[in-house]
Amino acid sequence: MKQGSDLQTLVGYRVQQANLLMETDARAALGDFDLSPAKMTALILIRDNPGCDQTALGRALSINRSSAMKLVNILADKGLVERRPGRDLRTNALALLPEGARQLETMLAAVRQSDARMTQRLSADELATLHGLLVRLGPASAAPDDDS
Amino acid sequence: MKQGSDLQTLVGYRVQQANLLMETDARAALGDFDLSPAKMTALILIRDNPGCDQTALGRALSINRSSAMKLVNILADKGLVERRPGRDLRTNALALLPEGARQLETMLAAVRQSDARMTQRLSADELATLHGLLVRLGPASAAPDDDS
DNA sequence: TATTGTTATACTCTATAACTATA
DNA sequence: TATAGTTATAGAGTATAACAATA
Repeated sequence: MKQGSDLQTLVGYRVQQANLLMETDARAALGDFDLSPAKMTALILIRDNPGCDQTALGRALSINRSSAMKLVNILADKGLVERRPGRDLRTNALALLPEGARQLETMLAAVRQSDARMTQRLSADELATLHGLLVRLGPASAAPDDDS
Repeated sequence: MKQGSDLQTLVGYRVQQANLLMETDARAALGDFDLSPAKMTALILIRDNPGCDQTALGRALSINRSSAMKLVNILADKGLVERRPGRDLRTNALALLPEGARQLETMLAAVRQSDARMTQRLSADELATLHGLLVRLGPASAAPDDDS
């Protein structure tokens, strides 16, 4: 199956292919946990931002409130995460439970191994270069950190 | 929302974030056409591989026969693509219709513009480097082109 | 036996819209 | 008025399992 120059020259296509490759392997590495890479990301975010609310979690994951709700339901049903009273009577404060912390460590080990395997043909310098280039993708004025 | 080092150090996470950025913009650029970037990719593949069958198309898109079927249905319903008799009585030969070729050209212009905008902070050399690095992602022996 | 297309069905992920409670 | 959570509903995209026709 030929992939003409139209696809090859689109950076977006290249990135998509790379993402498919990486995500498929990470998903397989998480096979035992019945959790997708995105759900593992959610656990990491909750662990590193204890007490955050669902809307903030959704924003960090680029999904909306309603989708974040479903996600938290799944993690809570599995006993990995808990909703606690928040700063408001409106907001929840999300917390990673001990069982969630345990499972997350094991998942992270598996995903790190997958990540290392999929990047093993690149040197540390090359990985740093890749990182630096990926971070610079985006429209002209991507407001690196506008705290005005 | 803090993103601790666990996420930052995973290449897969970086690539996923980059893909989200690129795909979102490409999707917006295609807004007038009611076609996703993936469907545009399918049109390109059919154009560049006239007479290919649905299974081959699916393989190139990393989806299975059944999903490829649905995809071709949508493209055919829009009058962009046609199923013609194939080399077998089992297989279809997919063909891009004139209307599909016309629309594809316009879509490509829009997506190329999006791609250029999202990569404008990288020089031509840097884009070549990025391309070279992304292509080398994958497991050790990714069988570049095993025609044995 | 193996393969292609097809169909029915279901699952995952996400979104929109509307509602409630709170601010 | 605005925001957080919630619920119901819907859509896109994908997969599995089965079947018929053909190879």
